[in-house]
Amino acid sequence: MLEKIKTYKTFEAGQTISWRGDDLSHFSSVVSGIATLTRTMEDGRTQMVGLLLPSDFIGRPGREEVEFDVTAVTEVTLCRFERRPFETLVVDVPHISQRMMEMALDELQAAREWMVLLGRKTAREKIATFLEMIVRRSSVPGHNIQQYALPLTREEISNFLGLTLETVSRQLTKLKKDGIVDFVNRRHFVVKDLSALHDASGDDADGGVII
Amino acid sequence: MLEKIKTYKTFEAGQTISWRGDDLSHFSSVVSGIATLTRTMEDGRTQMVGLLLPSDFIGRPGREEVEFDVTAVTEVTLCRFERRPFETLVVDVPHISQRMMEMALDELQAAREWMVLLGRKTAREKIATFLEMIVRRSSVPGHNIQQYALPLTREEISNFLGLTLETVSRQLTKLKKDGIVDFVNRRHFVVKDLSALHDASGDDADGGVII
DNA sequence: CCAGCAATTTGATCTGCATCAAGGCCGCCC
DNA sequence: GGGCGGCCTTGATGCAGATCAAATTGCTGG
Repeated sequence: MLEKIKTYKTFEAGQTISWRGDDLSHFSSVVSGIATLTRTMEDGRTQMVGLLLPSDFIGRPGREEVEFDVTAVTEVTLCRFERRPFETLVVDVPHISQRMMEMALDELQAAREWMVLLGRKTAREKIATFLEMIVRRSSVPGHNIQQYALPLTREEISNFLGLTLETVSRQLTKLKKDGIVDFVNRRHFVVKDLSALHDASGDDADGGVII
Repeated sequence: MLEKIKTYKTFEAGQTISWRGDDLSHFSSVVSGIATLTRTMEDGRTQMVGLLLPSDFIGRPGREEVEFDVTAVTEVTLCRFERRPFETLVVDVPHISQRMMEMALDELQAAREWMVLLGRKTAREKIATFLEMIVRRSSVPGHNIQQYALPLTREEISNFLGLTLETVSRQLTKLKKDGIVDFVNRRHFVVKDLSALHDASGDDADGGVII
C-alpha cells in the first residue's frame, strides 16, 4: 500500500529541505545522507534539535505545518509519501502507528538525554558525549573501526551542543592534547582511549543503575 | 478492556514514584497532581526533562526499565495498567497506539522547543518563557485568570531551566522590578504586562512565520 | 601553481551566570 | 506565641565560555 504513494527525492548538501512554517505536504523517511532539524531565533541564535540519519522520519500526522527547519548536511535522499493518503493509511493500518509510536518514543528518549547535555554538561563533557555518540552510531558489531568521520562542521557541532564554534574547536584540541582522540584531518578522528572519552562525557558507567 | 486491568495509586508530595533503572512494571497516566521526570548526574547536577500534568503518560512499550526518575511534586494520583496485558492491548487495539503516537509526537515537539531554551536562551529569556508557559497552560478559554500558581520551588525551576536557584530568584525579582509580573506571595504571581513578558521570552511573534 | 575563500585554530578580553556566603521570611508544631 | 527549619533573597566574588580579532590551513577553480 505504501508502495503506491511513495516517491523519491534527492537534495544536495547544504540545501534546505523545508522551512519552519511551510505546509506539511509530505511525510518522509531518510533513505541516505544526513539532515538536521534546527530552530533559529530572530537574532540568529541557532539550536539544532535533531540529527536525521537513514531510517529517521520527518513529519507528524495531524499537523499542518513544519515546526523546524530541515536542512541537508550531505546529499540526502528521501522517500516521501503524500500527506493525505498517508494519514488515511495511519488510521487503516495499525502496524504503521505502532511503528511510528516506537520511533517517536525513541526520539523522545534521545531528546531528553540531549536536554541533560544542554542544561547541565560542561563544554568538555558536551564534546566528549558528542564524539562518543558518533563512535556508538558508526560502530558495526564484529567490525573494529579505526577512524570515524565527523559529519558536521565546527559551526554545526556548536549549534548541536549549545556552544560557540570557537569553544568547540578549543575543546577538540584539548581532548587531542590529553591523548584521548587524534585527528587524521579536520573531518576524521581516531579514538586513542575510549574509556577516557567515556569518563570525559560525564555519563555514568553504564546506563547508570547504582547497585 | 482497559477497565479490567486498571488500578489507581496515589503518591504524596515529594515522594519518588520510580527511580531510573527500576523495572517498568506499569504504564500509568496522571489523573491528578504534578510529577516530574528528572535525570541526576553522579555529582548531583540535576536536569528536569519533563513536567507531567494530568493526562500525561509514563512508560514505553518495549522497554524493560524506567529511564528517568519520576517524582511527585504535589500529591499525585496515577491510573496504572500492568505492563504485560497493556503491551498486548497496544498490539490488539489500533486506536491505542495511534493515541500514544500522537502524545509521543506532542511531547517530542515540546522537548525540542525546550532544547532551544536550554541551549540558546539567556537566564531572563528562560524565566520569561517558563512563566509564559504557566500562563498558557493554566488559561481556560472564556475565563480571565488574574493570578497564577507557581507549582515548583525555585530549585525545581532551576533544574527545569538549566540554571541555579539563585539565578532564578534574581531574574524573578528583576521581572518584577521591570513591572512585567508581580508576586502575590512566593508561590503566586500576576502578569502585569503580557506582551512585555512575551517579548522577554525571546520567542518570535507567533509561531514565527515571517511573511 | 597560485589566488581566493571558507573553515578552522588560536589569542586576548569580557561578561553572564555560578559559586560562596549571609541573612530574612514564613509556615508549622510544640 | 515563639522558635525551628525549609525556602528564598541578596550580596560579593570567581570563572567557563562568549565575544572580538587575527592568523593559519587547505580546498577549489582559474
